[in-house]
Amino acid sequence: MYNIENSIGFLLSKAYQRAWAIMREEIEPYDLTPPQFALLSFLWQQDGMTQVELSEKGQIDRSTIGGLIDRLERNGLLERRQHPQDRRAHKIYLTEHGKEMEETLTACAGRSLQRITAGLSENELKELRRMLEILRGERRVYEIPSC
Amino acid sequence: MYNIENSIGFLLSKAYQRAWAIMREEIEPYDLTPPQFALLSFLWQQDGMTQVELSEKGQIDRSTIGGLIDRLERNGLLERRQHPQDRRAHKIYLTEHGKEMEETLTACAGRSLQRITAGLSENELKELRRMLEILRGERRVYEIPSC
DNA sequence: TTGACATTGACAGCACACTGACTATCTGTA
DNA sequence: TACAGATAGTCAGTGTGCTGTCAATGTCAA
Repeated sequence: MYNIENSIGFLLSKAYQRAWAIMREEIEPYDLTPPQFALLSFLWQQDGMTQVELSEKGQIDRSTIGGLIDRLERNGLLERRQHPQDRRAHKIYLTEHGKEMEETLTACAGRSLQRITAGLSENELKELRRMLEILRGERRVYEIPSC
Repeated sequence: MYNIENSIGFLLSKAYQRAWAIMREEIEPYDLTPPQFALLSFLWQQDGMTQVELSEKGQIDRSTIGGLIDRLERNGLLERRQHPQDRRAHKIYLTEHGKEMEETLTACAGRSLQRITAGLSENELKELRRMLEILRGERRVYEIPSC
């Protein structure tokens, strides 16, 4: 008989939901959600990407990115600027406030990780990362554009 | 520097998205989504639960269950019946069609599992299940009601 | 130069997950 | 018995993620 409780998809969804909820608790005071945090963290690594570039780097759908940017822009963490060469595109830049939040939010992420993975050893965590990377599958590699 | 790519939450979300998409592909011909399949599979195990019982068994929010049941009812896979003792509650029953689909959909789930975990050995898969159970955290155990 | 095709971002529509509020009903206790 | 508090289910609102469509713009070959 089929047992959904053993299904990898089911377990992934429950583990993901718990991770999401814990992260959400940690960053709630700053009015952010986990996907918003993830988008910010890509910008801390490299500022000024277009929406399509962010979409590829973060493996997030183009239309989802649009909404995330809307909300982060409304909260004053980033801004859309016209692309100097391509009038179709926007470049997304952190505001001063967005840059300042890096340290605080990174600390929140650290606490979340601690709480989520409290039941796993350092080695198990490494193993888990490796296996999740495999499940994640091949992904497009983002190249920093030359322009 | 903080690297989101190593974050367990981020990896979980991407692995989950891929698993969801693959499962979705397999069951698309039957007009179902992965959460709908999960709900059905709980009913194959035990028919006639209330929405709250399904919610606890599946770790799905009460209000989310409502929508899932709406859609499955609309597609003729299950039906709400009045609870004989409790006029607030509904008991959820599979229709004949819902029962008939078990074999077909279980086969889809098998193919999905194959595709999702193609890069992992049997042992790794076991290890992954164990670790995801730990991440999932404590969960309320569902007791079959005596009534 | 023009016309075909691709790309970017906006938008609408759907599923789903959560919160919090609400109604109807049940239950335990005074 | 009456009432306070608990419980079942719904609804509205928000956020996320997908598909599909559209207008504006860019690119390239004829």
